[in-house]
Amino acid sequence: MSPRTPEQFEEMRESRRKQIMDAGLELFASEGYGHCSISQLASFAGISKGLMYNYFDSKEALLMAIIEEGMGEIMDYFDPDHDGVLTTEELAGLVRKIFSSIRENRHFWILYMNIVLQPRVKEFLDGEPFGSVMEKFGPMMMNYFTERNFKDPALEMLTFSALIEGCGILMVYAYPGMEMPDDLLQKYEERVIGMFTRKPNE
Amino acid sequence: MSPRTPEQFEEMRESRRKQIMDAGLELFASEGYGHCSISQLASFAGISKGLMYNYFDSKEALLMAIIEEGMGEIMDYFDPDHDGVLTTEELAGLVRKIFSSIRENRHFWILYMNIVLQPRVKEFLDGEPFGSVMEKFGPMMMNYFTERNFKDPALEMLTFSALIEGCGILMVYAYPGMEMPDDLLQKYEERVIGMFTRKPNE
Amino acid sequence: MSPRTPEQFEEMRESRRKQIMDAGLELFASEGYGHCSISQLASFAGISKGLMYNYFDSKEALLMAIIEEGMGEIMDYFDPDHDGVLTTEELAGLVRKIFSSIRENRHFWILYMNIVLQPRVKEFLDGEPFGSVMEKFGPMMMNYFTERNFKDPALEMLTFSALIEGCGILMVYAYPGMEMPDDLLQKYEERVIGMFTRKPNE
Amino acid sequence: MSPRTPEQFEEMRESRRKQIMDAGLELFASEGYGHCSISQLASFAGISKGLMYNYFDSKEALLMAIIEEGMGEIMDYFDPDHDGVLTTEELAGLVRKIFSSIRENRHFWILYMNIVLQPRVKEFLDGEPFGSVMEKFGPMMMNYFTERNFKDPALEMLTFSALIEGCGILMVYAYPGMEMPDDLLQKYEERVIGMFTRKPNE
DNA sequence: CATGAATGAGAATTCATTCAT
DNA sequence: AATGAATGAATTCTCATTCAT
Repeated sequence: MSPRTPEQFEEMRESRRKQIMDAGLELFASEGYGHCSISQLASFAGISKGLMYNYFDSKEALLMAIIEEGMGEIMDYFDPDHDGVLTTEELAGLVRKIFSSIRENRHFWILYMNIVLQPRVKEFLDGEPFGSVMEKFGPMMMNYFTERNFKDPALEMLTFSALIEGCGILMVYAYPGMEMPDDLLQKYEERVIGMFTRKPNE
Repeated sequence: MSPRTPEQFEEMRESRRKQIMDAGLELFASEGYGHCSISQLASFAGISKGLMYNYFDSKEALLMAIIEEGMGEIMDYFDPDHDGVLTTEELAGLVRKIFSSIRENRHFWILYMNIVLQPRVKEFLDGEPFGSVMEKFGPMMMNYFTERNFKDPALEMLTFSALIEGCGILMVYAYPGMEMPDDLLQKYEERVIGMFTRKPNE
Repeated sequence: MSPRTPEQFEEMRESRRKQIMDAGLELFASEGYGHCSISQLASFAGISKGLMYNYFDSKEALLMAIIEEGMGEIMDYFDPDHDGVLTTEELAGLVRKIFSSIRENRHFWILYMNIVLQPRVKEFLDGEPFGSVMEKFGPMMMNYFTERNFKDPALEMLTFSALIEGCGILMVYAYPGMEMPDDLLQKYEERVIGMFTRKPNE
Repeated sequence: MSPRTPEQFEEMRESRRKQIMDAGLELFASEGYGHCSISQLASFAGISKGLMYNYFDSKEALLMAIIEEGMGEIMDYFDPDHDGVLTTEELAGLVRKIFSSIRENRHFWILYMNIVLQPRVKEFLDGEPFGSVMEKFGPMMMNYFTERNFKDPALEMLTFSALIEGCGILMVYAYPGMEMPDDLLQKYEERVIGMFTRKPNE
């Protein structure tokens, strides 16, 4: 009989995995993925160099796992009830969700903004499951704006997206004089919601 | 052979320098700064590895030079007549300038978006000369919105900045269904200008 | 639970040991000793990594144990009655034994051929008990050929050895068009025996 | 103008390449491929660790290059005039060539015998160009023995091959009392030639 | 006895940078 | 100015071995 049960091992692994991912998130976000060595990561996470490879195939695999976890939560909000139709409430919910996520997981967003454009990561995000979610989201938004008589749905969609992404960037790299206190962010959030919510055909 | 004049030398150096920077811009933007080796860069630029060091102190110095050149042009538009006051026309001009730059120098913007958030580069950009320009720009904008009776100048400034930065990111990393034809971009530009231009105290 | 008797324990240990050695033999032979990790071996043997170290001091010790076991049987045939004299029947028996061993333990011979030449293993094989057996075998063969009026005993011995070793290699690494069906091998065996068996002083 | 011409560079590269391969051959043969690190190799070759990678893609690529070079010479002798027919003189020449190669390039043969059986190397040798040469050789030999009325061509071919390969192994790993002075080897060579050369249909 | 998480020394490999020519 | 061979520190990754349970 093994003195530790398989369940115990599984638990250990899960918590270690989380510990490594948390450390990776914080370190990659603050130092930049490219500037962090596995040595640094290991000592920051309080583990040995080799152990990371017990949990992730490579440094890049760790990064992807971090991104995957961070995106997962958000992705659910892009079509909450999976009916392929976006309601006014769902849009507002999405915006609120994104902003609360930005506020609460600043590290993740820094990391996300830092690396999302890098070739390998983009490829990863364009693949399953994120890519397929985003593919459905475009038409859903177009539909949303069309039904509500917005004059130029494509323009609304671009504006909406830019307001979200742009704020993400500014959270991360606020230029001098451009700090973002919580109440300002709150007002920004409401403004964005206000700009794009109408009842259908209103 | 007639010996070359100092002016000819200077010209040659300048054109070589430009050749290297152009290659660096394209390569860094498409492959990612961290994934490009000097070897790659040299062969892409059609020069020897050693020659790069004749023109730039290091790989990072080359990156900074590329960023500096790309930003320089824009920076001039942040306070065109250097009087510390932003007029309605200047704001519109700034927006147009930024968007035309995005359209025309897509490579630069990819690179810019890719690396602007990385710790070392941010430090660089916060220094001279960009930092000092941006330091003046914040107050100028606050002033601009205040004078024109915008209810919440800080919110306007955030919205304005987000619309610019967000569009930049979307140009570079359009998610599926989010392509950006030129006429759409044109309308977006006009919308942004329309949102923030009023006569003072109007 | 009834406590196990020491004999039962011994039996269990012995069967585990064999299980590990069998797995090692097959895996080392097919993948190459250097390319197999203990992890692979453990999972192939259906045991945990740690358990191997309960039975063998190291990966190399396991290899040596495998070789030792494989050689042991053959070694007995190099001087069956331990009288230091090789009879015609004993030589024929030796050849038959070697060939039947090659046929039956192809894995072992692959492994043997793969590693016998590697410095560390050679050293091991030159030590006890194999080295001392082989040291006696050389003079015994010289004697054998001399007594039977072979013109050049050293040449016979070389030829004999080469025919054995060479066939071993060809069994393992038959080059294209050089396959070895059982009946061919049978004839080869008889030919080798025929070439070197004569009555003494005949 | 480059102060070193491309030809000079090419020369330098060629001689360095040879230097590295020579060092690799000697070291791999004496220590075993698996036991040699690139560090060891570099210091043995008198170069820096990194330089090897300027000439070979990997440690394995170096090994393959060494094998390829060593085999190349011999391969030419397997069908000297490329007419697909083996004459008596050609067979004798092949044997002499192989034995002189064994005598002169003992390092290579040690290495060859050491690694030829390892999965990756076997794969390599089964590929172009060696595999295709060997594929032609089998039928050529069968033909050779058939035309000369050897009773069992396949058996002759096996015997012939075993005598060659077996001697190769014994050269490399002579067991105690089985040393191989040059004159013995000479006689062995003649014996092998004698066993297999007859005029056609004789 | 048995497990597999954890270690860490050491391996292969990369690549910015230098330098002789 | 120009070349590319050469360097070596740093990096990623492997894996035999240990050990708490």
